Amino acid sequence: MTIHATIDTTRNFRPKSEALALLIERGFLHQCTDLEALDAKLVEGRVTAYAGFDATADSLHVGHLLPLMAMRWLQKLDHKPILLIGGGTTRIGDPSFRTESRPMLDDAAIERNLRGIRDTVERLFDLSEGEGRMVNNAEWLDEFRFLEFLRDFGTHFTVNRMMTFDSVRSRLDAQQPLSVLEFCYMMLQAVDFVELNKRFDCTLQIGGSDQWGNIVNGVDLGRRSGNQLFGFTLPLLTTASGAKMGKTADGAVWLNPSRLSSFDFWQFWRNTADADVVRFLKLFTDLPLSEIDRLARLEGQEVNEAKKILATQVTSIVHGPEAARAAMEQGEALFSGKEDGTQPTHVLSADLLDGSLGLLSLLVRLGFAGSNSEARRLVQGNSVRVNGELETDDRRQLTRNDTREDRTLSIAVGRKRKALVQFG
RNA sequence: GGAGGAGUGCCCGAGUGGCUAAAGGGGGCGGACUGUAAAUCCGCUGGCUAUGCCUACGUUGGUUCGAAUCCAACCUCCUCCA
Repeated sequence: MTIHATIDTTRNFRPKSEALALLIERGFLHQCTDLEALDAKLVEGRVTAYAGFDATADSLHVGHLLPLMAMRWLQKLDHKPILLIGGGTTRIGDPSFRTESRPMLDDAAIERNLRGIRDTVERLFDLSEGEGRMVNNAEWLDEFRFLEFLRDFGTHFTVNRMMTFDSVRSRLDAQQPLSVLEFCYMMLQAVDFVELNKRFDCTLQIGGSDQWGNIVNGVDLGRRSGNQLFGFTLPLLTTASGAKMGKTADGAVWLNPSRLSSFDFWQFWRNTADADVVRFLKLFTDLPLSEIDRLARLEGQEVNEAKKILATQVTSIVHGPEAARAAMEQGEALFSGKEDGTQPTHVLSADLLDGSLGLLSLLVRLGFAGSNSEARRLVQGNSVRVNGELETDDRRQLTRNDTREDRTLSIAVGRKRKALVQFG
């Protein structure tokens, strides 16, 4: 039995529901299992929707922001979001489009990760009773007993069909091993959907484009038990230069401030390529489309205004308005030409200046270089400035004489990485 | 189960006894140009208490004055046959 998927038919589709209209307009919709029926359902009344997230790290990252924003809009339009954290499924690992198995995590690690994720989610959503919720699928997955599970759900899945999914095929075609454990992941995700439907009347699942197969499975399983479920996927986000979005030199762009500072988070968005600005404004901010249209008309240097607004808006949503403003001011100060930031970005013990503090080790300590050798190369490459002065001596030692009256010292590597160091 | 092939730095990939910290490309970083963009050009890209030392070519041993390169065993992957 196949599902009638409407893929990319959004172009000629005129949605009647406010929610779908908005999501399509802002670029959230990629594929949907049944656009018209979903539209009708959204017009009818409040719909409960969910998006699932693995608990593989103690913070979500920019890649997760897309489903989060989609859910956020739904909540704003009076629908109900459920953030499903895969505490149970994380112990298996989704094989979708991966060439290798994921590492499995133990319960303690998963528990820790859940707490970190909650920190972010709470800022983005109203999770109060009746408005939205965050649930862990371990709640039900842990309860199943094997034979019971096979009896209740195993009969609804055929290996024949499971084999046809791209996520499985790709692994098999590549002659990579696919364990039974991973193979069954899609069953679990389908069960999640049905379970959420049973418990909370959830009828819509949102996921990344790589989740299409898993989502369809859930919708199918729902139908077998007599419920019409819906799902849609989000576009795969790549930057204008073709790279997968969300990576910087230092790795993933985390949403949790403890993993990535508000300053760096703001800078990430500030550095968006021109070609991506409008798309990102639509997807990652709450700004009305009329305002985005205005920003889209900016040309040349003025585009920078749009980028600042983008950065501040996103940071405000994810880290809060105060953090966003501080990050912006800090960025403005650091890049306005004046080397001094408005506030110290690093505080170090004054004792360090008693002995000899090598410039190289300071660069490492500030995170501007991964090793002394790398720091040395930066100095030799004429990219390091101390208090605004180009420093070319890689054996340079810093002393109290190098600090200003307020016992600060500014260090810059290249044009973008700057720090104000306070010794106190 | 049998025959053959492959495992090299962040990634891809050259290298069959000293000139190899290892060609080339990608990525990344830095510089010039700019607008904290894009494009282009140039430089750098294992570590260290540094004219030297240490670590590194799947793993462990061995041959040799000297090994990524030769030998043995093991591990992993691929191709063909059964």
